[in-house]
Amino acid sequence: MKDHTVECCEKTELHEDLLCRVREQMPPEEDLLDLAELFKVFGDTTRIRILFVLFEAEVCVCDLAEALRMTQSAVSHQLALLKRSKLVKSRREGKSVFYSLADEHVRSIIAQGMEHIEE
Amino acid sequence: MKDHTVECCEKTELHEDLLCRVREQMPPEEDLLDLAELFKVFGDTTRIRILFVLFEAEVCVCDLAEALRMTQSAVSHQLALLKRSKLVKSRREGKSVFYSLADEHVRSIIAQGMEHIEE
DNA sequence: CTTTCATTTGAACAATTGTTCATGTGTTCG
DNA sequence: CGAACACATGAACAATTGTTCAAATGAAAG
Repeated sequence: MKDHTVECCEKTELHEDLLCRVREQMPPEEDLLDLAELFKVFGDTTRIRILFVLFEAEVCVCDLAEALRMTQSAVSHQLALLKRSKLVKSRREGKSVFYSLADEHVRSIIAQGMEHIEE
Repeated sequence: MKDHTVECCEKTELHEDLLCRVREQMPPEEDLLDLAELFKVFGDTTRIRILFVLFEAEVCVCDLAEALRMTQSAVSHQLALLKRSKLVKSRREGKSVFYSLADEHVRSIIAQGMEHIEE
Protein backbone atom coordinates (compact mmCIF):
# COMPACT_ATOMS: atom_id res chain seq x y z
CA MET A 1 0.00 0.00 0.00
CA LYS A 2 1.26 3.42 -0.96
CA ASP A 3 0.20 6.90 -2.06
CA HIS A 4 -3.27 6.49 -0.64
CA THR A 5 -3.08 9.77 1.24
CA VAL A 6 -3.36 12.03 -1.80
CA GLU A 7 -5.87 14.80 -1.59
CA CYS A 8 -7.91 14.85 -4.75
CA CYS A 9 -11.04 15.97 -6.53
CA GLU A 10 -10.87 19.29 -4.69
CA LYS A 11 -14.07 18.74 -2.73
CA THR A 12 -12.78 18.54 0.81
CA GLU A 13 -16.14 19.13 2.46
CA LEU A 14 -17.96 16.31 0.76
CA HIS A 15 -14.98 14.14 1.61
CA GLU A 16 -15.40 14.63 5.34
CA ASP A 17 -19.06 13.78 5.12
CA LEU A 18 -18.53 10.66 3.02
CA LEU A 19 -15.64 9.39 5.10
CA CYS A 20 -17.73 9.76 8.25
CA ARG A 21 -20.68 7.87 6.85
CA VAL A 22 -18.42 5.17 5.45
CA ARG A 23 -16.69 4.65 8.77
CA GLU A 24 -20.08 4.41 10.48
CA GLN A 25 -21.64 1.95 8.05
CA MET A 26 -18.63 -0.23 7.27
CA PRO A 27 -18.87 -3.51 9.19
CA PRO A 28 -15.91 -4.51 11.35
CA GLU A 29 -12.95 -6.14 9.62
CA GLU A 30 -13.84 -9.53 11.06
CA ASP A 31 -17.32 -9.47 9.51
CA LEU A 32 -15.88 -8.42 6.16
CA LEU A 33 -13.51 -11.37 6.26
CA ASP A 34 -16.32 -13.76 7.19
CA LEU A 35 -18.50 -12.36 4.45
CA ALA A 36 -15.79 -12.73 1.80
CA GLU A 37 -15.06 -16.21 3.09
CA LEU A 38 -18.73 -17.12 2.70
CA PHE A 39 -19.01 -15.87 -0.85
CA LYS A 40 -15.76 -17.58 -1.81
CA VAL A 41 -17.52 -20.82 -0.98
CA PHE A 42 -20.19 -20.04 -3.57
CA GLY A 43 -17.49 -19.08 -6.05
CA ASP A 44 -16.77 -22.54 -7.41
CA THR A 45 -18.82 -24.61 -9.82
CA THR A 46 -18.16 -27.87 -8.01
CA ARG A 47 -19.62 -26.54 -4.79
CA ILE A 48 -22.53 -24.90 -6.59
CA ARG A 49 -23.29 -28.18 -8.30
CA ILE A 50 -23.17 -29.95 -4.95
CA LEU A 51 -25.65 -27.44 -3.57
CA PHE A 52 -27.98 -27.93 -6.53
CA VAL A 53 -28.01 -31.65 -5.84
CA LEU A 54 -28.78 -30.98 -2.18
CA PHE A 55 -31.68 -28.75 -3.28
CA GLU A 56 -33.27 -31.98 -4.48
CA ALA A 57 -32.51 -34.38 -1.67
CA GLU A 58 -30.35 -35.48 1.22
CA VAL A 59 -27.57 -37.58 -0.31
CA CYS A 60 -24.49 -39.52 0.70
CA VAL A 61 -21.00 -38.64 -0.48
CA CYS A 62 -20.82 -41.55 -2.84
CA ASP A 63 -24.08 -40.59 -4.58
CA LEU A 64 -22.87 -37.03 -4.92
CA ALA A 65 -19.65 -38.24 -6.48
CA GLU A 66 -21.60 -40.33 -8.97
CA ALA A 67 -24.13 -37.61 -9.78
CA LEU A 68 -21.37 -35.08 -10.41
CA ARG A 69 -18.98 -37.60 -11.98
CA MET A 70 -16.16 -36.69 -9.65
CA THR A 71 -13.92 -38.59 -7.25
CA GLN A 72 -15.24 -39.13 -3.74
CA SER A 73 -12.13 -37.42 -2.43
CA ALA A 74 -12.73 -34.21 -4.35
CA VAL A 75 -16.38 -34.16 -3.28
CA SER A 76 -15.46 -34.88 0.31
CA HIS A 77 -12.99 -32.01 0.43
CA GLN A 78 -15.62 -29.61 -0.86
CA LEU A 79 -18.26 -30.95 1.52
CA ALA A 80 -15.89 -30.34 4.42
CA LEU A 81 -15.54 -26.75 3.23
CA LEU A 82 -19.29 -26.32 2.85
CA LYS A 83 -19.78 -27.70 6.34
CA ARG A 84 -17.20 -25.34 7.86
CA SER A 85 -19.21 -22.46 6.36
CA LYS A 86 -22.39 -23.93 7.85
CA LEU A 87 -24.02 -24.23 4.45
CA VAL A 88 -24.57 -27.97 4.78
CA LYS A 89 -24.93 -30.40 7.64
CA SER A 90 -24.20 -34.10 7.84
CA ARG A 91 -25.67 -37.14 9.48
CA ARG A 92 -24.14 -40.59 9.76
CA GLU A 93 -26.19 -43.66 8.92
CA GLY A 94 -24.15 -46.82 9.18
CA LYS A 95 -21.25 -46.64 6.81
CA SER A 96 -22.67 -43.72 4.87
CA VAL A 97 -22.72 -40.03 5.70
CA PHE A 98 -25.70 -38.06 4.42
CA TYR A 99 -25.44 -34.38 3.60
CA SER A 100 -28.21 -31.82 3.40
CA LEU A 101 -28.66 -28.05 3.33
CA ALA A 102 -28.06 -26.37 6.68
CA ASP A 103 -30.60 -23.60 6.17
CA GLU A 104 -32.60 -21.66 3.62
CA HIS A 105 -30.10 -18.84 3.15
CA VAL A 106 -28.30 -21.08 0.70
CA ARG A 107 -31.31 -21.28 -1.61
CA SER A 108 -32.02 -17.56 -1.52
CA ILE A 109 -28.42 -16.53 -2.07
CA ILE A 110 -28.13 -18.82 -5.09
CA ALA A 111 -31.52 -17.60 -6.31
CA GLN A 112 -30.41 -13.96 -6.10
CA GLY A 113 -27.26 -14.85 -7.98
CA MET A 114 -29.29 -16.59 -10.68
CA GLU A 115 -31.52 -13.55 -11.05
CA HIS A 116 -28.49 -11.36 -11.51
CA ILE A 117 -26.85 -13.40 -14.24
CA GLU A 118 -30.12 -13.75 -16.15
CA GLU A 119 -30.17 -10.20 -17.43
CA MET B 1 -11.20 -37.38 -12.57
CA LYS B 2 -11.23 -41.10 -11.80
CA ASP B 3 -13.19 -43.91 -10.12
CA HIS B 4 -16.43 -41.94 -10.28
CA THR B 5 -18.34 -44.83 -11.77
CA VAL B 6 -18.44 -46.94 -8.62
CA GLU B 7 -21.80 -48.35 -7.70
CA CYS B 8 -22.42 -47.79 -4.04
CA CYS B 9 -24.88 -47.58 -1.18
CA GLU B 10 -26.78 -50.51 -2.64
CA LYS B 11 -29.94 -48.50 -3.34
CA THR B 12 -30.03 -48.59 -7.12
CA GLU B 13 -33.67 -47.54 -7.45
CA LEU B 14 -33.38 -44.35 -5.47
CA HIS B 15 -30.28 -43.58 -7.52
CA GLU B 16 -32.19 -43.57 -10.78
CA ASP B 17 -34.76 -41.24 -9.34
CA LEU B 18 -32.25 -38.84 -7.86
CA LEU B 19 -30.05 -38.77 -10.93
CA CYS B 20 -33.07 -37.94 -13.09
CA ARG B 21 -34.19 -35.06 -10.92
CA VAL B 22 -30.65 -33.74 -10.65
CA ARG B 23 -30.18 -33.75 -14.40
CA GLU B 24 -33.49 -31.92 -14.80
CA GLN B 25 -32.87 -29.24 -12.20
CA MET B 26 -29.15 -28.65 -12.71
CA PRO B 27 -28.62 -25.44 -14.71
CA PRO B 28 -26.50 -25.64 -17.85
CA GLU B 29 -22.73 -25.58 -17.44
CA GLU B 30 -22.53 -22.01 -18.73
CA ASP B 31 -24.89 -20.70 -16.06
CA LEU B 32 -22.96 -22.55 -13.36
CA LEU B 33 -19.76 -20.89 -14.55
CA ASP B 34 -21.40 -17.46 -14.61
CA LEU B 35 -22.85 -18.02 -11.17
CA ALA B 36 -19.50 -19.06 -9.71
CA GLU B 37 -17.85 -16.13 -11.43
CA LEU B 38 -20.39 -13.78 -9.87
CA PHE B 39 -19.90 -15.09 -6.34
CA LYS B 40 -16.11 -15.00 -6.74
CA VAL B 41 -16.48 -11.27 -7.17
CA PHE B 42 -18.13 -11.05 -3.74
CA GLY B 43 -15.42 -13.27 -2.32
CA ASP B 44 -12.86 -10.60 -1.60
CA THR B 45 -12.81 -8.04 1.23
CA THR B 46 -11.50 -5.25 -0.96
CA ARG B 47 -14.43 -5.54 -3.34
CA ILE B 48 -16.92 -5.92 -0.49
CA ARG B 49 -15.52 -2.79 1.10
CA ILE B 50 -15.86 -0.96 -2.21
CA LEU B 51 -19.50 -2.04 -2.40
CA PHE B 52 -20.16 -0.85 1.15
CA VAL B 53 -18.84 2.58 0.21
CA LEU B 54 -21.07 2.60 -2.87
CA PHE B 55 -24.04 1.76 -0.62
CA GLU B 56 -23.53 5.25 0.80
CA ALA B 57 -22.86 7.32 -2.29
CA GLU B 58 -21.64 7.62 -5.84
CA VAL B 59 -17.88 8.19 -5.59
CA CYS B 60 -14.85 8.68 -7.78
CA VAL B 61 -11.90 6.29 -7.84
CA CYS B 62 -9.65 8.63 -5.96
CA ASP B 63 -12.15 9.03 -3.10
CA LEU B 64 -12.58 5.28 -2.93
CA ALA B 65 -8.83 4.84 -2.70
CA GLU B 66 -8.65 7.34 0.12
CA ALA B 67 -11.65 5.93 1.98
CA LEU B 68 -10.23 2.42 1.82
CA ARG B 69 -6.60 3.52 2.23
CA MET B 70 -5.47 1.69 -0.87
CA THR B 71 -3.64 2.62 -4.06
CA GLN B 72 -5.77 3.98 -6.90
CA SER B 73 -4.39 1.24 -9.10
CA ALA B 74 -5.57 -1.56 -6.85
CA VAL B 75 -9.00 0.05 -6.53
CA SER B 76 -9.23 0.63 -10.27
CA HIS B 77 -8.44 -3.01 -11.01
CA GLN B 78 -11.19 -4.16 -8.68
CA LEU B 79 -13.66 -1.63 -10.07
CA ALA B 80 -13.00 -2.95 -13.55
CA LEU B 81 -13.81 -6.44 -12.29
CA LEU B 82 -16.99 -5.24 -10.56
CA LYS B 83 -18.03 -3.50 -13.74
CA ARG B 84 -17.45 -6.60 -15.89
CA SER B 85 -19.81 -8.45 -13.52
CA LYS B 86 -22.34 -5.64 -13.91
CA LEU B 87 -22.37 -4.95 -10.18
CA VAL B 88 -21.33 -1.32 -10.60
CA LYS B 89 -21.61 1.26 -13.34
CA SER B 90 -19.47 4.29 -14.10
CA ARG B 91 -19.97 7.80 -15.36
CA ARG B 92 -17.31 10.27 -16.45
CA GLU B 93 -17.39 13.85 -15.17
CA GLY B 94 -14.43 15.85 -16.41
CA LYS B 95 -11.25 14.23 -15.21
CA SER B 96 -12.99 12.03 -12.66
CA VAL B 97 -14.94 8.82 -13.10
CA PHE B 98 -17.79 8.21 -10.69
CA TYR B 99 -18.90 4.73 -9.73
CA SER B 100 -22.22 3.59 -8.32
CA LEU B 101 -24.18 0.39 -7.79
CA ALA B 102 -25.58 -1.09 -10.98
CA ASP B 103 -28.71 -2.54 -9.38
CA GLU B 104 -30.29 -3.64 -6.15
CA HIS B 105 -29.26 -7.30 -6.37
CA VAL B 106 -25.95 -6.26 -4.90
CA ARG B 107 -27.53 -5.00 -1.72
CA SER B 108 -29.75 -8.03 -1.24
CA ILE B 109 -27.00 -10.55 -1.92
CA ILE B 110 -24.71 -8.86 0.61
CA ALA B 111 -27.62 -8.63 3.05
CA GLN B 112 -28.33 -12.35 2.76
CA GLY B 113 -24.67 -13.06 3.33
CA MET B 114 -24.63 -10.85 6.40
CA GLU B 115 -27.66 -12.65 7.80
CA HIS B 116 -25.92 -15.97 7.34
CA ILE B 117 -22.71 -15.06 9.13
CA GLU B 118 -24.59 -13.50 12.05
CA GLU B 119 -25.72 -16.79 13.55
C1' DC C 1 1.10 22.05 -27.47
C1' DT C 2 2.66 20.91 -22.90
C1' DT C 3 1.66 20.03 -18.23
C1' DT C 4 -1.00 18.21 -14.75
C1' DC C 5 -4.48 15.47 -12.67
C1' DA C 6 -7.57 11.22 -12.52
C1' DT C 7 -7.85 6.92 -14.06
C1' DT C 8 -6.71 2.64 -16.69
C1' DT C 9 -3.95 -1.09 -18.09
C1' DG C 10 -0.17 -4.65 -18.55
C1' DA C 11 3.37 -7.49 -16.62
C1' DA C 12 5.28 -9.70 -12.64
C1' DC C 13 5.14 -11.63 -8.18
C1' DA C 14 3.49 -13.87 -4.00
C1' DA C 15 -0.43 -16.01 -2.08
C1' DT C 16 -4.50 -18.79 -2.36
C1' DT C 17 -7.20 -22.56 -4.22
C1' DG C 18 -9.07 -27.20 -6.32
C1' DT C 19 -7.82 -31.61 -7.55
C1' DT C 20 -5.22 -35.83 -7.21
C1' DC C 21 -2.93 -39.47 -4.93
C1' DA C 22 -1.91 -42.02 -0.93
C1' DT C 23 -3.13 -43.02 3.45
C1' DG C 24 -5.98 -42.92 7.68
C1' DT C 25 -10.42 -43.37 10.26
C1' DG C 26 -14.86 -45.37 11.26
C1' DT C 27 -18.45 -48.84 10.57
C1' DT C 28 -20.44 -53.32 9.34
C1' DC C 29 -20.31 -58.12 8.46
C1' DG C 30 -18.43 -62.75 8.42
C1' DC D 1 -10.30 -60.74 14.97
C1' DG D 2 -9.83 -59.20 9.77
C1' DA D 3 -11.72 -57.88 5.36
C1' DA D 4 -14.52 -54.68 2.88
C1' DC D 5 -16.81 -50.52 2.31
C1' DA D 6 -17.80 -45.33 2.87
C1' DC D 7 -15.70 -41.43 3.90
C1' DA D 8 -12.00 -38.03 5.64
C1' DT D 9 -7.55 -36.01 5.50
C1' DG D 10 -2.68 -34.49 4.43
C1' DA D 11 0.78 -33.34 1.13
C1' DA D 12 1.87 -31.88 -3.46
C1' DC D 13 0.99 -29.80 -7.77
C1' DA D 14 -0.91 -26.74 -11.29
C1' DA D 15 -3.96 -22.98 -11.89
C1' DT D 16 -6.05 -18.77 -10.44
C1' DT D 17 -6.02 -14.39 -8.02
C1' DG D 18 -4.85 -9.58 -5.73
C1' DT D 19 -1.50 -6.25 -5.38
C1' DT D 20 2.31 -3.53 -6.91
C1' DC D 21 5.03 -1.03 -10.12
C1' DA D 22 5.59 1.21 -14.41
C1' DA D 23 3.75 3.05 -18.24
C1' DA D 24 -0.30 4.54 -21.06
C1' DT D 25 -4.72 6.89 -21.74
C1' DG D 26 -8.09 10.81 -21.33
C1' DA D 27 -9.55 15.34 -20.03
C1' DA D 28 -8.89 20.13 -18.59
C1' DA D 29 -6.01 24.26 -17.82
C1' DG D 30 -2.21 27.29 -18.82
